Amino acid sequence: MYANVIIDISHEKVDRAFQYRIPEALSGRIAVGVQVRVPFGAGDHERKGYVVEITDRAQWNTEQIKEIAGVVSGSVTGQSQLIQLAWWMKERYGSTMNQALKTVLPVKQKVRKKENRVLVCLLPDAQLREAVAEAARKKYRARERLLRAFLETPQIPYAIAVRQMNLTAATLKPLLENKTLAVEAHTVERSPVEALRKGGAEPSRLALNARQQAIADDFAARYDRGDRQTSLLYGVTGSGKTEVYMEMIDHVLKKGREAIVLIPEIALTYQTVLRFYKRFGDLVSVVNSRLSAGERYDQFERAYSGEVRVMIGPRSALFTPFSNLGLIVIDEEHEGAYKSELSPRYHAREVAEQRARMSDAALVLGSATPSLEAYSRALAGGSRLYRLTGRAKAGSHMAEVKVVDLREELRAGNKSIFSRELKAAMEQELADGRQIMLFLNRRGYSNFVSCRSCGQAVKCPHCDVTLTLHRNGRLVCHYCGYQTAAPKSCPSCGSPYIAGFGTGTQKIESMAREMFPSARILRMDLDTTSKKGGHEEILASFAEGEADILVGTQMIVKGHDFPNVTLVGILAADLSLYSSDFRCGERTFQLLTQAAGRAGRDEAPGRVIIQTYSPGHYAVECAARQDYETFYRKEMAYRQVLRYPPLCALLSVLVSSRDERVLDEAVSQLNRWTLKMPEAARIQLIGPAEAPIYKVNDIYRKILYMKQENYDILIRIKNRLEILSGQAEWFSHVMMQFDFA
DNA sequence: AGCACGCCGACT
DNA sequence: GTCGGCGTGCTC
Repeated sequence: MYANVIIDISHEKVDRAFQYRIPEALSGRIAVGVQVRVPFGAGDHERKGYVVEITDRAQWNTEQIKEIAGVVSGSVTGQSQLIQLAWWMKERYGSTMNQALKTVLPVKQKVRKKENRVLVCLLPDAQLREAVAEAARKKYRARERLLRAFLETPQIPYAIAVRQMNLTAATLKPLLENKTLAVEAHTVERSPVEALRKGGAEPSRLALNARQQAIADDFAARYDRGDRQTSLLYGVTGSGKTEVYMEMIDHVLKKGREAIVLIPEIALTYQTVLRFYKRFGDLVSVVNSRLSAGERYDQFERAYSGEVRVMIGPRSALFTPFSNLGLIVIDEEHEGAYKSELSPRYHAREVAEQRARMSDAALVLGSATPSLEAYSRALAGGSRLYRLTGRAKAGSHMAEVKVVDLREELRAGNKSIFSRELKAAMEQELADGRQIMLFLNRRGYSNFVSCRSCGQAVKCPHCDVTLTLHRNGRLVCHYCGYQTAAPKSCPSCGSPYIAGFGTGTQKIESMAREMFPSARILRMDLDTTSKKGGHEEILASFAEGEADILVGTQMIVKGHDFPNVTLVGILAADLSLYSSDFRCGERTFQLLTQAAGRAGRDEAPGRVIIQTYSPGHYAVECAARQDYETFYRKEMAYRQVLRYPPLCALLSVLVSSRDERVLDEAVSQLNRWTLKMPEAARIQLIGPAEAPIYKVNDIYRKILYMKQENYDILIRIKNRLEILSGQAEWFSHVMMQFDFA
């Protein structure tokens, strides 16, 4: 018997199967998906590889076929379906097979026997609360603070909370010595769910309202008659989508099948997961990026063995090796985090669809602000649309949203970052002892130039995207390469008040300090959260009321609820509105809608103030009115006119080389090749343009864009370009990366 | 990607 | 006369 093996080297030249003989001694342990050690190359150096096929046919001179040296211990066997999925991803997204396999097959890492840190509390609530409060008063700051935040939430078994805090027995030692807290520390392997059971909580089911039940019933009926059309669950924040998912999952589990629930990383809070634990008990497992590769592997192994039947996690959870997968749920389907930034640059929505097809599983997408892709498809009948309009929780009301025109502020002589209205509102909330969130939806490094009088951002004359201000003072279009010198006055109204827009959270923080010297201010952005645990620490401290104002980027919008926050200020809605990306309107709408949903979660009425230079922009207007439908119509019209997704497929080809000359030659060669293809007349070829960051690590990068209604045509072009460039010798100095938008 | 084979300059 | 530069080519 022979095994076809993909060697663990990510390079096109060796990205194909090599055949090896299966030695008698290993015959029982070799299966598709197994990781093996094989001698490779002239030196017969041992390398790892994946078995992708087993055959009795030698496809090579038998004299030259070497033997498999061994099996990498503990590699998951029998994952032919995931290998197929990897193959599909390689074809679809243009990566090497090895990269695709690495994404799909988790490899067992050294399993360090790590203390699981489960602590079971034996004291009544009030005493524990007091004990932890005592600890917080002393020196054990961050973790206790967070633990207290958990304790404020009724019904959370403390064992779970403590585990989440990653508290060790040592951390709680003073409490133990104090005898204010009795805990039982386990160092044995124990899942949080076991702890949940020890904590005395039984799996329970929340009653659904009529609308939720109707959706779940319809889904179940469709499922039972084999209807596997994708479902889109469109429901506003707080409308109870999770309960519906759980009902659907329950149905599928009862059929003897398994379920995967995808959640964007930022939304993967313990509360969310706990709801699933409470419903399904120890059938549930969670993977997240904080798990080490070894831990993740363990979770997958438990799934493979059938011990776990519901897997929750970010996009990588999609590759849970279930053998009888019946349902995939993608929550917050519109989130950008579902698109991988690494090769293969897959979109979880698409891969989920493919995996569901392969397993005859159902796919359910859920969002309060569905992506245009998902919604347009539902409207066209390509998927089943379920609406959940009302809030599930009685008495909770939407915040009052106010849009402030910053151009008028300037006219009134206010050049500060805070409008008069926002400033007044802040003063009032601070006086009332309430909390404030200031949100700056700054994105990436790209800078644009806008007019402070008329609000117009300087746009490319050919592409209807905002030009990006480069360090050399020139404005560049990242879509077509158009360049111009930065103007001294506004091209639309002639005002001299035109400037690059680069306000950061730091600046906001210092200005807020200046304006409200006595307010306690916290800042949360990439700089302050980069150190481990920084994220949780800041949120916990804010939840604790240790600050009055929280200044931050997108990351403060998602995640925890802060009942004491009654004012949310969005400082410059334009910052994400005019980035050079055709999806910026959509992203702005989603962000503003979400930010607006932050204020007034409790009985106190919430206020949202959106500051903008473009109060008339439909993304801002619609978000203020919480009007998705209108936004959808207008945004679709824009995409229609400019032939952007979802009305057109868009393929970008990033070409890079250390040698600028070679790069130019490569890019024009790709252009020529494409134009010679029979499909050339049917595609729109844009560029080449310099990449948003032209030079990275001394490597120059250029981009080509191709638009075409039909995805498959672009994939065909991509495949042919891969072949052609693989044949040309000099192309080995050029790197190419394909990305479908 | 590695690693071997291979054909030209400065060293004991 | 030999050590070593990294150019080219192969890996079941």
